[in-house]
Amino acid sequence: MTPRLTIRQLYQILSKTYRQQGWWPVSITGDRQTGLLDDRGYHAGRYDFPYHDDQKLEIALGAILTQNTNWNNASAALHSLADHGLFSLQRLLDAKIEQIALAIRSAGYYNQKAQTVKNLVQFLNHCSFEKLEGLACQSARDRLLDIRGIGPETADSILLYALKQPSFVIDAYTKRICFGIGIATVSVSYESLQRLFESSLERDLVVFQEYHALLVQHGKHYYSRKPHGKGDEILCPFWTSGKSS
DNA sequence: AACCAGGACGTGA
DNA sequence: TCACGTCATGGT
Repeated sequence: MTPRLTIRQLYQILSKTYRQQGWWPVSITGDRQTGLLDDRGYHAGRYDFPYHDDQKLEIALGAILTQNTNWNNASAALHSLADHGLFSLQRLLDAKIEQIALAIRSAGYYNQKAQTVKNLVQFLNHCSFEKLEGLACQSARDRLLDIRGIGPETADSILLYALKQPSFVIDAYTKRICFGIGIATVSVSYESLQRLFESSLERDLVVFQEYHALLVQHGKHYYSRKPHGKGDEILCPFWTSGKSS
């Protein structure tokens, strides 16, 4: 049960193994002409890129749409929203749930997610991004968690990537990887694993953003729910499967 | 052709 | 608190 790596060591290895991730992608409202975003909306190191409200909204919508869903399907739903002329706070406020559901069909769980999107925009209508950014990180988090359909991971994703507040995002890959290297149990709670990461790292926005994205990147390769491991031991020097040595 | 994906919520122990 | 069922499309 002795950990093979610390949280800090894992970050060092991941950032050496993979290229800079540049999350969160902003591909609909992204301003590609500036050259700060690539063709899929990922920024190349511009962590301080000042987002407009519609870009923050895109990130928040993406965070909802990708819940338990691969990014391809979520991204298609974002484009579909734009194609249906629903890609703005006001249009989403005016739209019926059924219209939204139809537009985001490709993301799956479209009825639930349409309701969550509605809840989000109604919240944003009386509590703007600007107000939200004026709050302390923990208060803003609580406000987001009050929105039905937005749980801890979605709230933290919005905080970290749209509002640029250092709140560490925990996801299924993060849990599996931490279990794999022996620093957490399989059933570790969201909050406790988050506390572990946040207490092991400097509270740094860039580190938090990159680390989570790197964990997802690494998880996609080696920590799929059904272990399928592409036996590449150079890219993955700290193999998975919690078998004790 | 099953299985999986960048979760959240309601319910009943 | 926790274990489990439900929600659903599209790629492999």
